Amino acid sequence: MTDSHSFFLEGYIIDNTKRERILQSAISVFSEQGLEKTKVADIVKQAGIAQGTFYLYFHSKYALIPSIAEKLLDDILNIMDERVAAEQPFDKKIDAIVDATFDITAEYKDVLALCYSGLSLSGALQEWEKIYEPYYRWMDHLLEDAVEKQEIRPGIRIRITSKMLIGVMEESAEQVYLFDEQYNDSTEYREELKLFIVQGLK
Amino acid sequence: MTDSHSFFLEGYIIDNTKRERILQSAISVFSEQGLEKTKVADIVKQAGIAQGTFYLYFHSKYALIPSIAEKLLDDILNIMDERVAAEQPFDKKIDAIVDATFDITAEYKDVLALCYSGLSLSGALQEWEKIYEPYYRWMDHLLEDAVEKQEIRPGIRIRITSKMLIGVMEESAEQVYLFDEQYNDSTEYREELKLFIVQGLK
Amino acid sequence: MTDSHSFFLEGYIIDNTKRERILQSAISVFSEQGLEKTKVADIVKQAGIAQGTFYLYFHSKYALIPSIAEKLLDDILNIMDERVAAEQPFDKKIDAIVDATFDITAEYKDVLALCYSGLSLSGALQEWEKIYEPYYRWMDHLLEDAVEKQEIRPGIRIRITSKMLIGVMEESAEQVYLFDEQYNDSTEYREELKLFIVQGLK
Amino acid sequence: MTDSHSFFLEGYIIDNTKRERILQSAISVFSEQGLEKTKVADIVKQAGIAQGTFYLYFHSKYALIPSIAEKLLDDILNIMDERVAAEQPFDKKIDAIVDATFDITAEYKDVLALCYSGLSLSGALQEWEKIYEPYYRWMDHLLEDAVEKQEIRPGIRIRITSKMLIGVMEESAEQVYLFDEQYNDSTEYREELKLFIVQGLK
DNA sequence: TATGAATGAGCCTTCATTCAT
DNA sequence: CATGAATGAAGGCTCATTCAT
Repeated sequence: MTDSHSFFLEGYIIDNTKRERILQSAISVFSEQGLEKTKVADIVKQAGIAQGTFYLYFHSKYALIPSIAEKLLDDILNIMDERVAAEQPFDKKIDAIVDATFDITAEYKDVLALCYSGLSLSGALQEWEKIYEPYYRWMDHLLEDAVEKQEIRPGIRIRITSKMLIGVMEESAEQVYLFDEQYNDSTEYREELKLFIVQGLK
Repeated sequence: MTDSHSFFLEGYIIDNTKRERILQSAISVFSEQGLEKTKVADIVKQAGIAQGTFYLYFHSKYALIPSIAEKLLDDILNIMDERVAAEQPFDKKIDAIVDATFDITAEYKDVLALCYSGLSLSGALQEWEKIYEPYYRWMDHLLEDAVEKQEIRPGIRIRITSKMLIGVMEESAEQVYLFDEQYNDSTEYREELKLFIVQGLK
Repeated sequence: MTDSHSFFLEGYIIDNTKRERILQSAISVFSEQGLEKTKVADIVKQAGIAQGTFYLYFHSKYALIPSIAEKLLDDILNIMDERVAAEQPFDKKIDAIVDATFDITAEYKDVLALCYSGLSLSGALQEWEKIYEPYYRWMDHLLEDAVEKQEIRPGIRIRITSKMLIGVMEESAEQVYLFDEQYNDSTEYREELKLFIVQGLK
Repeated sequence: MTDSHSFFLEGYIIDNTKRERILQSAISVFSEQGLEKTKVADIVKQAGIAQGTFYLYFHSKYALIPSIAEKLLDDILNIMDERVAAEQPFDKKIDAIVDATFDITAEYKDVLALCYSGLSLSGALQEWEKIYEPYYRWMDHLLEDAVEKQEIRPGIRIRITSKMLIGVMEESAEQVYLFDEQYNDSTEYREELKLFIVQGLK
């Protein structure tokens, strides 16, 4: 017994699957019902676990938000890396980034919204900045590269511009997918935005 | 009872003072405590009225939001009109608008935040668009005028650009005043943004 | 309407009946089920009020205890005053007090027990002393009077003895009514105690 | 598995150490936090064992109390035996017993309190009497001896008096160490009590 | 219109206990 | 014997809304 036990102890792993299941379930339920209206009971039901088990992994309902936000940002960065080839000229890159942002926003709009409101509810807006940091850095590199290649104006303040770009793009995509009732003009919006950005950085 | 009631009906005047007091109180309490944490009890206490009286003027806690939003937008438009002289060249106007946006955001940041989250909670994001309509229109005029005077590029899609501009400006100001812990770089942020916009519309 | 309203307003009284009903109900339910096992739901059900109403009068379940304790002590003092005539010789007074203590303990044993454990749970044992103060004072007077009449030894420390007397009497009565399974020897216990006290103070 | 088990069975020894560790831990945690607020989790953490292991030794949280009470009484009796020499005159013995009671109460006050409330919660107050039985008997002997030596009055009811004495002493000590905020008058209290007892038994 | 006491549904969290390993 | 993750029942408290006066 001791032997076989210690055998299992060697391979003993804290059940990350369960944590993942909770997270997935939370994203789905939050997206449907919103943050406040969601009961922990709903999350655990969908996750197929007991009420109490939830609190082994997250100490409260709101403690889910940062984890969800990190997951989200991870996805964003992966998609960006996939879609934006390093050898393209700057304006092609902007095209790709804007399109990616719109597509991501369309798909993740509920999660995005819940991250915003979730973090503002918990009062931890700086938390959000910390989570976004890798994305800012990614954009920094892209801009630095463009400055080097003289594709955009030289004196530009990198970090501020990174934030500004990410801001406009997300704002615009939200305009289209969250606020407007009709989605039809997404193409025009994208075009106008791409032009505006490329022009604005010259 | 009916008599005295009808008596008052003769001189019936909607008690704007009381409605106004509720609104003011709501803004102040919401700003401090956030939307969800604010109890109707808090609002009425500060307004100096009874719990039940609240429901004579607003049918629910969330019904306050649109009214608050309208009030906010009204203030914004007034400030813009004050600060942006019609005879200036376009880039001076942008300077003024950007500065105004930052200043307004600094002052109204809590109210802005609560309007966003409030309207998203009530699911009525289109409501928000309706309220912003006058602001969009105001910006439309400004852009049309600039196109006419050949201060910006001709083919520009007016409404999309209006939304985009308002979006970047508010986004950026929120970056500075809500997300960043240090406010010191507001000037640099403003400069970079002004340049970006003027350039982006050329 | 206004008239009739102001008429009622004149006679407007905060519903002390309801507070009393809650207290009565709490005593009865606590006595049956004990402090911890009692649900607020039980109390309000027996009181015939809504769950929320409870919290208009007491801010938590445990906030009931001091009020109950005060009520109890009030009863004790009234009974003592009733039963102990001022003109009796000291040993007759002790007889009366001992008997009263035993009778009261028999009747109120559950309430007594809940007050002890309730106040110790809330950590406010000094609170209990404050509530008992009038009883101590009552006993002080009795002893001072006896000293004056040379019925007990002169150098006695009044307050300490008051506490000691009340202590033994309550302890003994609890022995009989709470700890022992058979109540038959109550008489013998009383006799022994009376003798012990009278002798002890000589 | 079975093999290794039977292997251990050969040298099978009930792990008194672990049971003891649980008991020690329980006493310490109960004393700090009280009975209800103490979680089994707290006990096992301090005992350095797993949650489930607890239930191998005690079938519930409350099952700890009698064991703790027994331990306590054992200590009390040992101290009494140590301090009270058989050859002393009765009043010297009372002096020693009163002092011992006060000292024990000062040291064990939390444990005492938890035994009282613990046994009353479990409804098993008679249990407490059973545990106290050896103490009562010890006192019986002392009184019988004193009667024989004509140090106290002859007709005294032994058992009742034993209970009464133990009661007053513990009550008084608790008064001083649990209820009063200032401990300074312990000496006076002790003196008064000694006199009262010696006198009361004459 | 105004009041504010009363309502009661609703939900988060705790924690004693179990059981598969 | 030992483990500790998992369970899920249970309950205190909140607060938006109502309604009798």
